[in-house]
Amino acid sequence: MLSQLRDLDLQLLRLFVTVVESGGFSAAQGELGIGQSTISTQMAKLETRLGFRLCERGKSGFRLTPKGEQVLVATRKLFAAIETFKGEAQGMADKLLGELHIGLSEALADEVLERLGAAIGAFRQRNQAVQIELLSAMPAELERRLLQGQLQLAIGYFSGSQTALDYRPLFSEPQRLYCGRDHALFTRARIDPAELQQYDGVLHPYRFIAADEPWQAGTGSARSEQVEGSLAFILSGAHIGYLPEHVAAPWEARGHLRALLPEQLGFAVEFHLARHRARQPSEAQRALEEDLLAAFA
Amino acid sequence: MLSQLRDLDLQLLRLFVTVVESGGFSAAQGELGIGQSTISTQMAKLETRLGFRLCERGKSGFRLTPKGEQVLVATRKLFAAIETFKGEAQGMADKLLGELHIGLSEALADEVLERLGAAIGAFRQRNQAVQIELLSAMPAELERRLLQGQLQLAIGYFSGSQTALDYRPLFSEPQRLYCGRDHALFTRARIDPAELQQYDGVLHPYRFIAADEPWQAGTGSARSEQVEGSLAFILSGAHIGYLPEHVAAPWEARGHLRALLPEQLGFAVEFHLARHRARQPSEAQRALEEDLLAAFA
DNA sequence: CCATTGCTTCGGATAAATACGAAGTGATCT
DNA sequence: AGATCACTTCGTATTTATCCGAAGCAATGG
Repeated sequence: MLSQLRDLDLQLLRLFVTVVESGGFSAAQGELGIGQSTISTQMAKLETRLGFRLCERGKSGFRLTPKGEQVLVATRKLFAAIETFKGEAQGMADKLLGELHIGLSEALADEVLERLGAAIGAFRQRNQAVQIELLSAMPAELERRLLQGQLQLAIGYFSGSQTALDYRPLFSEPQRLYCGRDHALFTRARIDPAELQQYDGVLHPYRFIAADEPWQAGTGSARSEQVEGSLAFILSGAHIGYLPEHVAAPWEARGHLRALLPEQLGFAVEFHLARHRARQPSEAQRALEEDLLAAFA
Repeated sequence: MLSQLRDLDLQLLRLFVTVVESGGFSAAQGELGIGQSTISTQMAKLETRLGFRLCERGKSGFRLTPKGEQVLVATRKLFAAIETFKGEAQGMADKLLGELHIGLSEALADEVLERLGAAIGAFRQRNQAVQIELLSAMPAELERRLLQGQLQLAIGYFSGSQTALDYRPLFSEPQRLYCGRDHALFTRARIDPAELQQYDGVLHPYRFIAADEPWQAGTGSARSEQVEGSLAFILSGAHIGYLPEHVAAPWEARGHLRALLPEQLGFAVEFHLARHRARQPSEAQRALEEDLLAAFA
């Protein structure tokens, strides 16, 4: 009568159900694959735990006691709950979960955004329920957040100097040197590269690795980290400077900008997918990385 | 990756929850009363079964993986279902269940019905959910149904000859010999017992054990198994016969019946609570028997 | 750099569950 | 009466679960 029910031996309950469905102990031994004496012992054990008899048996036939019927119902309900749990756990096994925080450089080309969109679309096709958050910021800020773990991934142009971060190339963005409509060089037929040195350029302290640029701005009376700032300086006619081709293109078409010796002075900025090297990525992150690399391949 | 989840070891899940609530493996060892190496092994086992990692741990701290959180929620749900089951089983342990079919003799005295009502009332106070069914029938019918198991209990006057049945005395019903208003004996001052032999009586083949009756009806031109029939015969003035005192009383008060030598010719019929001797009673039946015996004590 | 912490892994001891089969019981059928 | 069936009980063997402690490993903090 103690009826501890302490650990609720599921195996005993399963045995009980099978016995009921088979309609007797000896009838169940085939189904269960164990001898009838074992079944008898197990049933007795279950009944002791519960504190009451579950079924009457003997030559006079097998039938459940009223409590046995109740227990059968309750057991089936319990098994349903267990199946639910198993289903949830099973479905979880290959499902991507969690949150992904992704940083982006500013002023991305339309085509880049399209590819990014394609990657996210592919990712959403997966079996997942991931919270994705996008954030635009300057390269240094992106790297800082990657290192702090506030971001899992970032797309942009990076110094490459952070050894704690891992960079994989995604695409390259062509850059050209531009002058504005009101600039002295705008109408010049032939331009001598050496002569450019005398003009005032736009500095972008962190934006790119300046060393890559074929033309190095001499003076530093204009500085802007953002593309928009550089554009404004150049449009003013007082400065020349580098802009992404896709940013300058519409202004160039309307006759506000002119590219200076694009063949010689143009260069490309490599955009990378950056992540923390040590922090090992979640499955979701790995999957999204895969989708991103595929979209930009 | 097999993630069998075959037997869904509840102990592992319980351990997992405790570990989460404690916030780490070593923190949980006090709560669980086992060493941390065991906890580590068990957690690894659970993760293997599920097929994915539940938490990140190490000096860098303890935290659940996204899946771990989901599993935690699912586990709590499962535990709630288990608690429900245990509650149901526990509540069932001392609860009376099943059906009780009870047979009653006809024409029971009001006071008997009252006591029967009291017994049922007492029974309903118990922790029970029993379906009770009452059936009125003739004694032989009651015995037959008891033997067949259609009835668990019966209250009535019985032959006592059925050795398979067990009879316990409940109360006795006084019986008297009556004649009707139109009968020759109705106005007779002194009645000689010997003289009664000449009158026509009412036979009741099965109703009582006729041998108990002080006066034995001679002829057999009137027969009735039921009390109502006997009453009708006697009221006719053509027959004399035995009736339960409580049945005759209102008629006697109105001057329609007269009891003949009640002191000499009256007798008592013992009413019993009968049940099947071999078939061992349910708890509910035993409880109701107890309440019945108490009500008639 | 070393000490500490939190976990993992390994080997081995102990306890518990699980099983079988033989013997026994009691009801039922022939 | 005897055979049979369905289950119980008992003794025992074997597998399995559970646990500990020692050793190892990686990360953290002085």
